[in-house]
Amino acid sequence: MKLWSQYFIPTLKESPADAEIPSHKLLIRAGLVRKLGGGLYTYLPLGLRVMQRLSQVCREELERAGAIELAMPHLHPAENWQQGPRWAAAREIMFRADSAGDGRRGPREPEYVLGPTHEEVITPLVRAEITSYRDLPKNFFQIGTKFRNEIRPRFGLMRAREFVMMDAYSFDATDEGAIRSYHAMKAAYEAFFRRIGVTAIAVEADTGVMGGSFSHEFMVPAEVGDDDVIYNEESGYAANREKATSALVPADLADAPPAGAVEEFPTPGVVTIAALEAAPYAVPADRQFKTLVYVGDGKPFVVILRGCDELEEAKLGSLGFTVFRPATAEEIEPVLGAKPGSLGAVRGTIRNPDALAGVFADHAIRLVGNGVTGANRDGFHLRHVNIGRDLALTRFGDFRRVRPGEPDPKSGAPLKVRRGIEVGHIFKLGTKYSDKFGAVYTDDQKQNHPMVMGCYGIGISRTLQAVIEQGHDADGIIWPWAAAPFQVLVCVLDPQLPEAMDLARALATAAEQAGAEVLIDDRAERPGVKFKDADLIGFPLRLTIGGRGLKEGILELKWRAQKDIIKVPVAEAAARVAAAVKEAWAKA
RNA sequence: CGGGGUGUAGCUUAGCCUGGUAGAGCGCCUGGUUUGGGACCAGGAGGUCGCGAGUUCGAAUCUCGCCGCCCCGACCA
Repeated sequence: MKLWSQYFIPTLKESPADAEIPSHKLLIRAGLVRKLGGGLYTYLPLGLRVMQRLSQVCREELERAGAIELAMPHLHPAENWQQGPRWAAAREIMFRADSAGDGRRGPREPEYVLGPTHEEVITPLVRAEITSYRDLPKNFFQIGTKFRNEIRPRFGLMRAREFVMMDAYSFDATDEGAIRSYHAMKAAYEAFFRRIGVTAIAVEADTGVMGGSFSHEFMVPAEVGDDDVIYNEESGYAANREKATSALVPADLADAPPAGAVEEFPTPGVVTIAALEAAPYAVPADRQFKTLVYVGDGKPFVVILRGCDELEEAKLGSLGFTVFRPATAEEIEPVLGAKPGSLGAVRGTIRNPDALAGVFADHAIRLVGNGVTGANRDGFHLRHVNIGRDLALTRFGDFRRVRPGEPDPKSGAPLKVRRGIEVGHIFKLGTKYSDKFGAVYTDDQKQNHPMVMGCYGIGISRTLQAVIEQGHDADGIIWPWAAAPFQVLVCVLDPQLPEAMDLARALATAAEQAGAEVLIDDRAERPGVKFKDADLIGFPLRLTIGGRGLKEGILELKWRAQKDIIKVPVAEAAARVAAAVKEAWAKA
């Protein structure tokens, strides 16, 4: 048990000016964290206690799933990353750490980086230490600080530059084994979030820079989330916006009978879909081809969508480029022959087709029969364009952004969208890293094979904030039992009375023996201050001992999540408290 | 990095437009009164007005530059 007067809980009446969302304000007001700089936070004692609780529950569930804890350095030789498969893509988010004191200034390449994640460390380790199928599968995890130079840190712990993450890495002999490991981790995640009282749903996700074959994100539904979840409750479909698809292609008009030969017509000054939709052209957006140019690994490529659709940029990841970005007008003109606004991909109109890394078309353009597209000549467009006959396509793919209301790919029911906070992510990686680092094992036929990997992350510090975002009211935080910094607060209104403090200690002991952690508010403050602080911090169970009640032989028991106050005779109090604690653990 | 905001005591802020003594609330310290939902009275400490130039007799206030922080976008646990 701890005495409040001896502890350190700096609460605030007012929200700091730089906090915007409820959970961020409460983190600071309740004395859980303080900001050092952008995206950098000190965990105060109360905040640290919550972090430790979350970490411990996470640890228990992972160990139950067979994972093994270790701890890797936070400082990585840059060499590990340079040898890995994603140096080009990952270096932007990594903090460089160059050795100090040797008199050299600013080496071209960093000597060390601060680890944003640990594939580049664990894979060489496993390569060196595990060589036989007999030693597989293995799944290693750690809980520790990660560093990412986020372009824009946001909302307190929600997106920080330094944060606490659980990261795990599985190594299997076979693809089936890797899928088993993946599902074991998915189940462990579900158990973790359930135990700490957080509603998190698994949604299909894009693999992003990680690479790999499939992936789920664990999302906490919240208005302040960074991500859009596309879902339908009935069918159970749920996917991150970056991954979401819809069953939108009822008819395939790729080879529709041409309405005529391709024909150029002047469109002076028309550089937008909307302008072509307007009079005098009157071409509906869903009959236009939108032609976008990107640069992938240094080479331009073209993406074609319906005029009415938006590109979901993350989906370009499926094309296999390490890095890509929108092309500039200067890069586009020499290759296609026109400025943006008159671009197209009709055969014969592209000035320098050999310079292109490909022409990729979204499936939905199949809905466009005789369409209109740019002529690759400024101020001109083409009509009667047929996909099969006229477009110089490399291949089709899924590149468009799904819109709410479109049919679910599973059931055809309308898709919905809601915001979510990504608190966890699991990837089936395949052999991307084991190939690169040579992590192979020998099977019982003396044959060598690359290990099949998975990687898994839970943002512990972000989860802390998600818990608050999901559990608060106008008065403050409402901690789930298993996540609370202390489960029980004994609020002593008259700490100068020895019998009040004696009773408080006795009840605290009883609660501790039942398995709770207890804080005693022994401060010489007025009752109002104590109650406000208790509600602000949100201890799940509050016992109130006052001089007035003591005379009548009663004290009060109150759950933070409930309105009513339960009066308990002092003689029964210890037993009632112990029972309440046990009941709370049973329900948690 | 692009767009928008903002920076005055530990916290929340007024003052800035229209240049002339830096003000309040909370918190803190002292004394007293109070004591079941952020008490009251009296006294007190606490400020390079983000930093640097410039304009001016005089700059928190006007001008320029820089920096920090917040919000929107791309990125992520």
